[in-house]
Order: sequence, then structure tokens, then C-alpha cells
Amino acid sequence: MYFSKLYIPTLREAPSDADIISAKLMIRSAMIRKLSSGLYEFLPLGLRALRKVENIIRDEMNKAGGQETLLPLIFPKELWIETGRWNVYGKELFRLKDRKDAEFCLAPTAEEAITDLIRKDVKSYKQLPVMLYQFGTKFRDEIRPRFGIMRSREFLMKDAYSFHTDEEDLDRYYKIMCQAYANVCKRCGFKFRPVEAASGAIGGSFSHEFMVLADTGEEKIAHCECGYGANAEKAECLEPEYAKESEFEKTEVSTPGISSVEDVSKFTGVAPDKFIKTMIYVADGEPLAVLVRGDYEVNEIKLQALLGVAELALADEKTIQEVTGAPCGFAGPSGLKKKVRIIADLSVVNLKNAVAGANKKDAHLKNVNAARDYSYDIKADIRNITESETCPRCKKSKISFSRGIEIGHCFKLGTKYSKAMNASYLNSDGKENIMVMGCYGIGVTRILAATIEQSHDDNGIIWPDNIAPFEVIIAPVNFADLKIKEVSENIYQELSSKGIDVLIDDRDERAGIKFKDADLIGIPYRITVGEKNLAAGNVELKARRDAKDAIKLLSPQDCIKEILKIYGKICG
RNA sequence: CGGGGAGUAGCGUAAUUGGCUAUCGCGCCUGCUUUGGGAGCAGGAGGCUGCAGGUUCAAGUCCUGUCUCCCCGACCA
Repeated sequence: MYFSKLYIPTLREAPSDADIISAKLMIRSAMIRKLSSGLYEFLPLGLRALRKVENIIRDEMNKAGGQETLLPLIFPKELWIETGRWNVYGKELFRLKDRKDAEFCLAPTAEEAITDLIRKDVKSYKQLPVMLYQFGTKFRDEIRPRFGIMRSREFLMKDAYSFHTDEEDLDRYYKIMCQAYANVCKRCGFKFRPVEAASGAIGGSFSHEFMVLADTGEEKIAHCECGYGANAEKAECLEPEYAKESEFEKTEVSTPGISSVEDVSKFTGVAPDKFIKTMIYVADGEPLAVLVRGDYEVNEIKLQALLGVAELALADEKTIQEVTGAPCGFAGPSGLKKKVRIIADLSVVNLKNAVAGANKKDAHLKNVNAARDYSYDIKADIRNITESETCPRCKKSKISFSRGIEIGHCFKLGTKYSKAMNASYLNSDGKENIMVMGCYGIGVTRILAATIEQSHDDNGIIWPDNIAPFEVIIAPVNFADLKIKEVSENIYQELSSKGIDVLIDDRDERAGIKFKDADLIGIPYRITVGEKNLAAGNVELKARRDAKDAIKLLSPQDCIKEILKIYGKICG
């Protein structure tokens, strides 16, 4: 491609509303433009990179035995009623009506549609397993779109769905898909980590998120040197070990106007890890007391999954008063005014001589002990893991935190959708069974943003070889010079004929501008053709990722060979 | 949706207490000179100051409404 013919309006400065580095660079390098909040246009350069990513994913999906399909972007309401998601999905679902007032939604994901497709045609165990996938635009009316293409309201996702006769076959295939996802990450050049993103309310279900490690990532990952990794909000927590201690007499302490754990701790001189923090929640209308150690936080996702409720929120002041008989800040497990269920985190059940609220304004209790002073209804892991606590898996090493960008997610769906939509088959005994499903998503557009977050410098993007929109850029220092022009075009022709994506900067611009643009758009290899070196029969080869002065002088033929060698080595 | 900020040319921006023809840089067009890391000179085009009302002799500036965008909290690839 000739640069002068390419629609590539690069910008020297990013628009002020671009919020992260990848968004700034994608806009500056003319890959994308913003139309509206969370809505972006792809320009030729951006689309080229997107297609490269798409092809890597397509290749891995096909290798994993998948077959590509293309589903509609508009789905009828009826399918979503069948699974109950029409009501559950909430405001994130874009809804619309046709001229007859029939209701539809814009695809946020496609379990319903694919299950409908399969249930109509698959009737026998002989037709299973099957995996179908597609690249489709997904629509989600995000509460707060941000970070450019990273969290937009319309994005390109590869979604795959597999159907199996039983859990065992799903387990087998799930591993294949996780491997395929790891392959995609490797080929995109990511530093990544698959992490557990456990079950949720659906029993037996299981999922893995594929995280690209980046400090700007929105997700917090808890990991251990033993190999354990989990989304921090889903990481399991162990029951802490406490030294044996005899129980002292429970005493009331006056704490006038002092209510937070921090303040009461300072006031009493007792460390926060000897506190029982009592939070009053309302779960589907039922008030509950939730106990967690003073230095820990309640994990509402775990709590919600444990209780199996649709709505969970902290109680308001009035409810707190009703339940505890005191204003917010003085709740404790012992002697609650109103009888409510008490959910105790593993961290408090064996905590001896703890400090807790007295359910009385301006008072706390010292030496509170379970069994003697209060009882609980449920004991469970309902807290957030913290950095450097003991790993729940190996039970030896310490947990560390990192940040990540979730670019893919594999789920064992089980029979959640197939049951609701009656996707069944006949087994070899002629008996009807429900299919078991897996689903697997990759954010294709998000991969681009993640790549840039992970690979850029002050001058611009640094594309990995595999997903660069062009593989080589030729920068003739002065295209008006006939010799330079001839050599440049010869290299261009030869590399192009070998299937290399080459961009030749034929613009009547100064070298500085060409170098700046080449660096900004991040083409992995730059061949500079200039008068001085050409006089000695040489051109320059420089890798974008290398320092400014890491230049190889080569004859045009050797330079071509070098490029062919680089790209010949890279599979796919 | 709640709370906070902002809308001036393609991009980034300026405009004392309301005051004259709305500023500057980049980019764009023309010409000349330049030509190895975003060149120089000269000339030029480009604006309903988000939109709609209002106050005033006078509004980019003040008031009301409205739309949009951004930031902080609950979702997700």
C-alpha cells in the first residue's frame, strides 16, 4: 500500500476526552475515531489490525474443532423470555420494537440464539459434541463506557458455544478451549494469565478468565507462585489460624460518637484484626447480619452467590435501627434487637475475645466470643482476599496482586440454557437427555486495546509482528530522488509479491515526519532508504521495538531476505 | 441513576469586573526556499462560541431550560 493512497489521518495531539494511552494512540494513529460515548469507527489501519487478530482467533477455533457461523444481531424477545434473561439482563440490554410493536434486543451475547439453532436440528447423541462460533458485534448499554475501545457499548466479540452429551465430555472439551485461548494470547504476544473466576450461583459451573497483565487493567488478580490465580473478587479465602486463648469476661465499653473500626481501634488500643465488623444487609427484602473480621471486607459477590438472591444491598439507617436498636456503627452479633439470620465469615468464627458493637448507641463490647456470646446461622467464605495472606491452594506461599485486562472468558454453562430451552437429544438407549453446554468469549476489539496498553512507548504503538496492520514500512528519505525511489519500490514490489504487508511512504514529506508517523502507527520493521547509505549500496533496517540507534545496514537484497526470514519463521 | 466538571475552527487552546473585527499553536490550501527525527518565509481558507430561550445599550462571558462529553461509585469480553 502506498502511504499517499491510504486513508490515514494521523493526529499530533489526542482529543482531550481520550482517557487511556491505548485510546489516545489508536485515535492519533488513525485506527479509530469516536462517534459518541462508547461508539467508535474503525478506519482502514484499525480494521487491518482487527482482521489480523480475528484471523488468529479463527485459526485457533478451527483447530479446536469449531465451525464458524454468523448469527443475527437482533434477537426476538421470546427467546429471552424462555431463559428468563429478558428480565434479568436489565438496562444493559438494548431493546427495540419493530413497526408492529414486537419487541427485540440487540445481541449482547448469543446463548439463546445458538441454543435455539441447535435444539431444532440436533436430536441424537451421534451429532454431539458440536462447537459453533461466530465473530459478531455485541451491544451492551454499559453504565459507564470508558477507556476507548476497551469498554465500549458496541464491540466485536468472538463467541463460541459447545454442546455435549454429558459433563465429562464438556470437561474434556473445556480444556481444549482453554488451551486454544492460551494459544491466541501467545500469538498476540501477550503477557497473560488464565485465572479462576469461580462458579457463582449456578452449581457445578466453573469459569476461567484470560487476563492480559497490565497496570492499567480494571481487574485485580490474586495469584501465587504455586500457580494458583483467580480474579481477586472471586479468590477463595482460608480460615485464619488463631492461637489458643482463654475466654475473658464480656464487658461493655463506652465509645461516645466513635463508630468505625479504625476509630474504635485507636480508642481502645485493640488492633482491627480483633474486631468483629457487623454489617446489616438486605437480601431480597430480608435483613441479615453479616460478620467479618475488622480488617477484612465483605465480598458481596460471594455473599450473593451463597444466599442465592437477586438483590443484595447494605441496609439503610432505618433498617439498621430496627435490627440492632442502635444507629449505624454500633452493630454487633451479640443481642441483636430483632432476630435476623447471621452470616459469619470464616475469619470471625474462631476469633477469641473480639471487640464488637453493643447494639446500643455509643457502646461497644470487649471479649465477645462465638457460642458463648452469639450464634450464627451460616459460616462461609464471604470476604475479599488480601495481599500477602496465605494461598488457599498450596496453603504455603503468600498471595500477590496484579492488575489485568480480561480479554477472554471460558464458562462451563452446564445445562442452564439447554434446560430452560429444552435442548435435548436421545442417547444410545433411546432416552432423552439435556445437552451440556460450554461457552467461550474473546473480546476481539479489546485485544487491540490491550495490546497497545502492554506495548507502546513515548513515540507510539509497538505492534507485535503477528497483529501489526502492516508488517514493514519503507521510508524513502526523499521520494523525489529517482535512485531512492527505484530502490524503495523494488523492495516494496519484492516483499509484497512474497505476501508481506508493506506500506511505502511515498509522501512528499521530510524524513522526520515519516519517522514520527512510522513510530506512531507502530509498524514492527522500518526500512529506510537514504542517499548516504545508498551511495554505499545499503539501506537501513530497524525494528520498532529496538532503540532509535539500533540500525542494521544491509544491501537491499539482504534486507529483503532478513524480512522474509523474520516472517517466514512466524507460523500462522 | 446519584454526585462533580466541561462544551469556542479538524485537533489542542485564549479571551480582566459583560465591552470594540473571538486569540494563538498544530493541521489544511497557494507560492518560494528547504529535505535523515513533526522545517523556514509570504499569502490564504476555515467559527450560528453545543442547542433553545431570557436579562442587558451590549453576552463566549450572567440566568433558565435542554443536549452532549468527561471524571468518581454498582456491570462485563
